[in-house]
Amino acid sequence: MAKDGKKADRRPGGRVKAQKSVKKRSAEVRAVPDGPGGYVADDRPDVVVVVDVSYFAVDRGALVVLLVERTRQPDAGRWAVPGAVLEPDEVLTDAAARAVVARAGILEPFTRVEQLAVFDAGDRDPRTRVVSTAVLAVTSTAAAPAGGALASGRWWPVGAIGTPAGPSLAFDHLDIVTTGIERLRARLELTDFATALVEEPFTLGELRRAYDVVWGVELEPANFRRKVLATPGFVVPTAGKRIVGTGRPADLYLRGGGAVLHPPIPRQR
Amino acid sequence: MAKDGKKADRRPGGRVKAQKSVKKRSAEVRAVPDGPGGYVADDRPDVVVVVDVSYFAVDRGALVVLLVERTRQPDAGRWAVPGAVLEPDEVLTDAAARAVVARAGILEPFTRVEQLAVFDAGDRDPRTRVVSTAVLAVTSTAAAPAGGALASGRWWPVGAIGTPAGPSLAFDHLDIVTTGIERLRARLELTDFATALVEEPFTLGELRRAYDVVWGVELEPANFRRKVLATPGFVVPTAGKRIVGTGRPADLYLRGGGAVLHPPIPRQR
DNA sequence: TGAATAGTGTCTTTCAGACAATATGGA
DNA sequence: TCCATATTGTCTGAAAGACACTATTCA
Repeated sequence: MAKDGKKADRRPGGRVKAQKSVKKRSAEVRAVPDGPGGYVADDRPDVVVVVDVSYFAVDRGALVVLLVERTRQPDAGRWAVPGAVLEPDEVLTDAAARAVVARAGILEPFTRVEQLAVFDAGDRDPRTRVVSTAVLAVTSTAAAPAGGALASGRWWPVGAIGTPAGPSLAFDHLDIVTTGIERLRARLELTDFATALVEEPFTLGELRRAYDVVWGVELEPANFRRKVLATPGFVVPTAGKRIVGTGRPADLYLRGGGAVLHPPIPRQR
Repeated sequence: MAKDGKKADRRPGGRVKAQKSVKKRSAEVRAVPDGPGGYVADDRPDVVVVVDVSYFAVDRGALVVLLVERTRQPDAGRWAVPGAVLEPDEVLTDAAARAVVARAGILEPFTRVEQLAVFDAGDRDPRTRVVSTAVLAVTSTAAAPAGGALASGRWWPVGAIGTPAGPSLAFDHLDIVTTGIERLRARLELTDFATALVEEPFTLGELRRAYDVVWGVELEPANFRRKVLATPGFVVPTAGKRIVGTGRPADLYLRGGGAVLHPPIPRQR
């Protein structure tokens, strides 16, 4: 069903270039941009689309988020999530990856990425109208940013945000980070998102500690194990075992194909 | 979600790239739009932001979606969800309301509206790069579109989509509608979204039938009642009663302030 | 009176949560 | 040996689901 729809909209239509003398049409006509002259360059509203990345990892027992220190006005000295203006020939996830590499110096790709929310307040950037399509991304390795002029990225513990020792966030990026954290917590409840936070192969103890860090709880190991193993497609067992420090060696697993948790892993009641 | 992954694989062809303005800077500089000259008119990528509305109601026992017949190319004769180009001075929900009024002739406001997803495939509109920020909206009254030249809207049963008697959808709007339906189903599970589908005051039978229609199931009246009344903030009791046809008069309720269902109303197992 | 819907009571199954018990490594 | 972690076993309480039963109206 969805396949047909996508196929249907792939047509080799030629774009009609604009030769409008009038700079802008009325809002009413704008609402019906069907004509041959629709969407032409001189007729576009002044809206800029950027992609902002709410990028998380687990590092030494803490949930961390990738922020970039701003060096120019406005909001110089404050910290922002990596962002980039969307190019006409790229999709959101590509722009998100580009933003993380170019602005924060992070070279590793996301383990997982998905849409987060659109931030559309009219005054969120003082320069012009900027609509931000934020994405939620996670990695299994909170790698240090590579060197270079643009490598001003840093992983901040989310617990430090809002404290005197923590970063001061630019624009509405505190909102973006907060929304990302809450979505991340919800995704752990309903999907196998947590597997993207640990390196393969992983033990169920490592996976459980990812839940502990993101949710700020301590899940019961026995019940967690039963729940994960009872969910088809959550993890794939391997033959290996690993000795972390002390204690009995743990079985090693790989990420499953992508599971929907039915019923979910419960959080709070 | 998985949707994003699929979309990321679809690279736009060279057609879009060939339309780039010669005035544009490199992607690397674009990634750091901090300078005083950032976001100026001559430096903006050719990306148009539209708002598309996945707008649902329950009408005579069926879930219906509001579609508009296209009268111009491309995709003339096919049906699309109401959409509008985002104006620089409005937020998404305002543009969504404007689209429904101007394009479909629907005058009643949404009972509830929230963000749905961003559709960002590079070739989703043959004319130019269009990024669609889709919203999910519902109403309690599937009112007939008002007359007028622009009132080409029609409520289609979602069950008719994909059948010979149903509408053929333009662009990737089948994807937008499908995503909206699935999100609506999920929202009924976790929130009090269903109360927005019924007119106040309502009986628990009417509320339950909204679940039945959206989910395509028949919930057990006794268990449903217990569940709803046990969830704080879901519905507010009133003193009134109503006799629908035959049968015992039912208590009337109003919408609660907006509840998060913990635990949710279960769907499928 | 019978049909239809609303509302109450209760039983069974399932599952989360707690916790005891065992397994297996390192210090 | 003790200690720490993994893994298995078992019990309990809460909630979903099924269904019998009562209540109240209209035809």
